[in-house]
Amino acid sequence: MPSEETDTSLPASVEAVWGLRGRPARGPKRALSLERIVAAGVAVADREGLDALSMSRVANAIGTSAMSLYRYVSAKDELLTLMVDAVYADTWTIAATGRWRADLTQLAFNNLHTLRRHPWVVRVPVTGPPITPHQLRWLEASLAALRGTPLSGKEKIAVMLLVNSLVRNDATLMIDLRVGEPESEGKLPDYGKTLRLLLDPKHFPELIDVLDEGVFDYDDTSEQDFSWSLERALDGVAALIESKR
Amino acid sequence: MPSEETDTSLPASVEAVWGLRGRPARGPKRALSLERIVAAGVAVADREGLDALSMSRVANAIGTSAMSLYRYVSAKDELLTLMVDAVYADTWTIAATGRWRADLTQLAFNNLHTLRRHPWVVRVPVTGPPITPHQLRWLEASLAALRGTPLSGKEKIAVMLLVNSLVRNDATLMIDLRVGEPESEGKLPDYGKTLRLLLDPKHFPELIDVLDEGVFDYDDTSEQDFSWSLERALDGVAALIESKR
DNA sequence: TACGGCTGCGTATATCGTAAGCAGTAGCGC
DNA sequence: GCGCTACTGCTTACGATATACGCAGCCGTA
Repeated sequence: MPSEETDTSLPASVEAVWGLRGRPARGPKRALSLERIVAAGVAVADREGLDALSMSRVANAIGTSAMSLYRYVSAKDELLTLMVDAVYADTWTIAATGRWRADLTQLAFNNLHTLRRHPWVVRVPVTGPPITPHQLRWLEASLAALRGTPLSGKEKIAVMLLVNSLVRNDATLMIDLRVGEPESEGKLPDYGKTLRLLLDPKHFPELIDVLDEGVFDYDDTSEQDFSWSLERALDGVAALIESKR
Repeated sequence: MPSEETDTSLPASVEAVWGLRGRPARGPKRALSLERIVAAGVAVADREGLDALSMSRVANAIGTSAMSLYRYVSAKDELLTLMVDAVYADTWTIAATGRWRADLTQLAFNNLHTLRRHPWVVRVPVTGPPITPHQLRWLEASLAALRGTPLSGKEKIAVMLLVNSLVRNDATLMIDLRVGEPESEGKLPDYGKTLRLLLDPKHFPELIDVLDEGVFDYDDTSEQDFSWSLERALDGVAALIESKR
C-alpha cells in the first residue's frame, strides 16, 4: 500500500477517494467524512441544481458549518469533482457480451442514464482529463469492450471521447427541455413558434422548411435521438474496424 | 418591418440583435451601444477567461459603470448569450462545393476554429436551443449543405447536433491542454504519469496497456483528433445516406 | 506529561450580480 | 413653447458567495 507521501500531485481529497490517504494519526475524532460531504453535495445538486449549490447549503444539509468542509476539500471545485465521480459509480458495470458494439452501447446508455438522473453534472466545468476512480472505471470498461478490435490504443481513446461527446450533448439538450418538470411542457413548440417570428425566407429557407416539417412541434425526451446519433457514430467506427480487417 | 411589439417572448437585447428593436424615441443620446458592450465582453473573456468576466470588468473596459450595462442587457446571462453569438459570426460562411460532406466539414472546422480562438465559449452555460442570428446562420448553412441528401428534416438537425457535439468536446479538451499557454507544456505527460501512480493492474489492465502504448506521452493540440472523430461520425452519416438511396 | 497535529467553526473580507433611486437629457403631445 | 415622461448614466446599497485567518478544544505520539 502506498505511504502517505504518494507524490501524485493530486489534491488530498482525490487521493482520499483512491484510498491513498489514511485516517490522521492525531487529533479529535472526525464528526464528518468526505463521503458524507460528497453525498450531501449530490443530494443538494439533485434537488436544487448546480446554481443553488453552495458550500453553505451542503454544510447545512449535514448540520455543520461551511468552513468545516474545507478540512476535507480544499475548494468547492474539488467537491464538484468528487460529486461527479460519485454518480459515475453506476456507469461502468455491464453484462458484457464480448461484442464491442453491444458493450459500448450499454456503457453509453449507462452514462446517459446517470446524466439524465443528475442533470447538474454537465454543468460542472471540466477542468482536466478524468482522474477519479469511477470515471476511469468507465473508461476501463470501454477499453475492455474494444479489446478484440484492431484499433490502436489512441483510436480506442478517441472512440470513447466520441461516445462521451454524444452523451454529454444529449444531457445538455435535456436540460434545455427540463426533463421531469411538468411546467416545462411545450418548450420545443414554443421554440418553433419563436423561430417562425424571427426567420425570414431570404436568409433562412432551409430552417423554415425544417420547421414546416414539424420537427419542433413536440418535445421529444425519449432516448431515440441519442440512440440515432450513437448508431451513426458507431457505424463510422464499425467502418474503420472493418477497413482494418 | 416588425413593430416594436414583436411578441417573440425573447429578451429585448436578443430582439435588438435581430434588428427588431429601433432606437428609443425620447431621452438623452446613448453614449453606449449593445455592440460595444458585447465586443468589450468578448475582449475581456478572450484576455482573462470567463471566470474573470464580471459586469464591472466589462464596464471598465469601455469606461462606464457596471449598472449602465443593465440598460442594454437585463442580466449577465444575456450578455453571455450575445457574446457567443458575436463570435459565431465567422462560422457560417463557406466556399460551398455542393458536396454535403465537404461542406459540413468546412462548417465543422469553422466552428472549431472559433471555439479554439475563444475557448471561453464552451464555458458559457447552454440555456436553451439556439435563438441568436449567427448561431442560426450556422445551422442554416449546415442544413443547406445537406439539402441534396435523402435525410429528413429531423435527421438533418440530428446530424448537426452530432457535429456540434464533436466540436464542443474538442474545444473542451483543448481547454484542458491550455492551448497557447507555453507554461502548460507537458500537461498530458503529467497526466500519464499520475495515472501510472494510481492504476493497479487488477482493476485497470486495459488503461495500463494504453498508457504503455505511449498515448499520453505528448500533448497533441493539432486538429487530427478532431478530424478523426468527425470522419467517423460522417462515415456513419454517409452509411445512412447510402442506405436511403 | 508536554507538544503539536487535527477538528469544527466564528469572524472577516473581497467580490459579485443586481435592486432602487437620483439627476439630467430630450422628444412627444397639447 | 411648455409640461410630462421615457430614457440615460451612475451612485448607493444589499444579499450571497467562496474562502482566509485564527481560536479553543481534542487526542495521539514521543
